[in-house]
Amino acid sequence: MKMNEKKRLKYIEALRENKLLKDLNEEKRTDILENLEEEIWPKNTCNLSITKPFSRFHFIISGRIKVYKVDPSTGREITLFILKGNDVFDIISLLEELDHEVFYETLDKATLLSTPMAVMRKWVQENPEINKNMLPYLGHQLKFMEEYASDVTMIDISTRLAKLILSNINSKSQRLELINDLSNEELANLIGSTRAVVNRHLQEFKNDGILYLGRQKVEIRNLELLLKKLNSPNVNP
Amino acid sequence: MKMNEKKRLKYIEALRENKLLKDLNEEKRTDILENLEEEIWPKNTCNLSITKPFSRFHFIISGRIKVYKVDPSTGREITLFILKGNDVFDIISLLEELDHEVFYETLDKATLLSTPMAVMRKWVQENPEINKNMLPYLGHQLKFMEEYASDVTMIDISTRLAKLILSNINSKSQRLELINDLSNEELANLIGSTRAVVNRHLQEFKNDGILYLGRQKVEIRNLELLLKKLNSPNVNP
DNA sequence: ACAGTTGTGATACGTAAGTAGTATAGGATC
DNA sequence: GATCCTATACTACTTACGTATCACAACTGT
Repeated sequence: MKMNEKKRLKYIEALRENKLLKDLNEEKRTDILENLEEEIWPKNTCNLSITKPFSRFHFIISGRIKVYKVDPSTGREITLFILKGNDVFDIISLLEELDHEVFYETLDKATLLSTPMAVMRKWVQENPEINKNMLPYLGHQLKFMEEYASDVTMIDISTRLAKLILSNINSKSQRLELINDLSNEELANLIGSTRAVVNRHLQEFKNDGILYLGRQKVEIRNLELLLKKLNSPNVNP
Repeated sequence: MKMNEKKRLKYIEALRENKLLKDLNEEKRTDILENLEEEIWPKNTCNLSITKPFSRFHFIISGRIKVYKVDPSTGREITLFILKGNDVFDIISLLEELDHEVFYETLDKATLLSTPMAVMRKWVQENPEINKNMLPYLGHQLKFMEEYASDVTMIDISTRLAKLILSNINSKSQRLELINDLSNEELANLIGSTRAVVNRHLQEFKNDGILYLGRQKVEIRNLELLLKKLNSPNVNP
């Protein structure tokens, strides 16, 4: 990759924390960076060409990218993951020749480094450290999806919404992060529901004094009451 | 493991096809077998002691084992996977110290070979082939769960039931397998629903001439009509 | 043959969630 | 500040699903 020294340093530093590359030695990582190409994706775009959607492997430097599926008949979307800095995609396409029928779309302007799948496969073969890091990475995703599936089948939307919010609170700042500036629509996609229904429950939370709602803004007003929503699903007069 | 020669041969042969061990050389596999312990689990039992549920890693030789979650408040179950011969569990417990809060229960009498987690971890470290096989294994599970989650949120139960049946047809024999002898209850758990609702749709399929229903038996009568259920979800007079 | 258990078939009912439609408010652009 | 656009707020309607319940059939074990 041709770039100025400042950028190079920035990316080297970023890759040092990357979930797959973190255990490589500095030299290997620098080698790898040489063969990565910078990609800047604007906000709210899907930048994977339809013809060869997964021909490149991506390392996320900054910005959020949602991974989602669409039901072609209804147009409904379900967001599987929100990827952010230090994440990568797509591991499944990396593993199998099978295509992974999911979509990717930026929630922010995003910076990525990418390389052809074949090159990434070679790196994985040559560097067992990468392989080793993939397992816990996939394991976490699997566990997350297992809980996702069981939540969707077993618990109501009010509770799922409360869970979603609670699981995105930064333990230090006690404030909502990652999903605090999403539209009702995006929040709905995250818990497998629809905009109108999520809004219904958000209003309920607001009236209970649990949340402050703004335009693409959610803030927590009363954490204790929010926690109670987890235990008593349907106790709303 | 102490056993007679006949059993040893049987297990060696089984492990040769195991999804994690298949790429090892014969000698390594024999070494491993020496340190495996035979476990026979009766039908419909959960044989993991509550105190140390995931302290051992298991290779399945024969029999089906369902992996499921339970909602403690309602008692509802959701079956995540049905594991069978050549499968293993639990990879997630193997990877992380975190516990994987799922349950395991046999659907048949099952034969397993097991070893302490720590031993399995050592084998994985020593044999990169095992590590390499874990990735596609986890990848498949992840993909399966992604589709599971999106199906549950987007499509109705009639269609999900049709999908479940269709995806378990043996392409050679054209007959239903793996799930053909399950109760309505177990079928419901597989698509995230309840016995009564699944029965309602099974009856509908039966009346349409699509299925033959017996006690813990489902057979396909008309494959074409079943396929139509995928496309036209709600066209039932 | 008996009792006991488990699985199925079928009805009736309540409800959370999806859908549609409209009105209002907040930001952006010019 | 006028216009446009998007996000939110709120109401009204529909329905598939879940729950409860009962009757009966099929299998199990003694």
